[in-house]
Amino acid sequence: MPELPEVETVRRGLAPMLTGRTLTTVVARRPDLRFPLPEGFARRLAGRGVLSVSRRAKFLLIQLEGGLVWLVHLGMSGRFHAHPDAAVPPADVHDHVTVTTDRGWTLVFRDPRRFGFMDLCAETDLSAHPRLARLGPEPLSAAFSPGFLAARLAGRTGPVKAAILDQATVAGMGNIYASESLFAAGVSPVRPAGTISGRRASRLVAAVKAVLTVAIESGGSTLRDHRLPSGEVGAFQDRFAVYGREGAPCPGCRCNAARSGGIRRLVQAGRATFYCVHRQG
DNA sequence: ATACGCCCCTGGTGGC
DNA sequence: TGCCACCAGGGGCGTA
Repeated sequence: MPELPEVETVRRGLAPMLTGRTLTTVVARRPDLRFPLPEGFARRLAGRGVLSVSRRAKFLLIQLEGGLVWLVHLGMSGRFHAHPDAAVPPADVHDHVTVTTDRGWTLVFRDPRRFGFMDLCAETDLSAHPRLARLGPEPLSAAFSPGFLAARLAGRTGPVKAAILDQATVAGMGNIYASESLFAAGVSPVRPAGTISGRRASRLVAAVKAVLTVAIESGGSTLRDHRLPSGEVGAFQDRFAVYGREGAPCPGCRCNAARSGGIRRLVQAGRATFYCVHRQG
């Protein structure tokens, strides 16, 4: 599910419920998600105040009093549901972690596929955390620039679609927005990554920023699992130009299947890619 | 370093 | 209705 826009949407939902609150009780219903929970997970969280809720790539970072950071990765199917304390439903079999706060909200982490994971890390060690240390720049920051992208891709022979999914290249990029960004930039997903430079790099960087920005404003994309903590769904799935639209006419050049055009699907590095063969030459 | 295939896990969908 | 193959937003790991 969650790529950068979905994680950012979740962050914005969680922040007002958690910031300035104390985590009164923490229950972990199983000792592991994708990886084992850290030693003393629930005990170390319980009783802590929350300073802020931030995001790095697809990670939620919940800063706590005492210099501790709670890292959450939603994997493919992870989500948080917020319930008023007086109306918490019985736990689903896939509700793995429940947190109550000192005022109002109970947050339930649900993740059927269990590709998500959590960890605890000292604030001072955060940048060296094994899952964070090798991430590239945030795509919505100035550090993600045409110059950075071109330098990062130089010499690489694999397809650019796979290269921009690399979290060291575009931190937080995921499979939906990779296809959408390449379409918006008019860049072929099969183009060797090392040939992205100059104006193409500028177009691709601008497209990534624009697509992610609109997706965040739309609340992300809900294909199946993504929900805001309030339970609302995202809306960006209604604005996909190419993702999941195999056979549909290209919204850019209007080419269609009857004229051997239209949106095509291919598989790169095991993931589906959608594109217009005409517009993305 | 890079590239690729396989794997983790559950559930929904569509074909027969 | 039942069964089954296939697919899904992520990413870690082992192998050339």
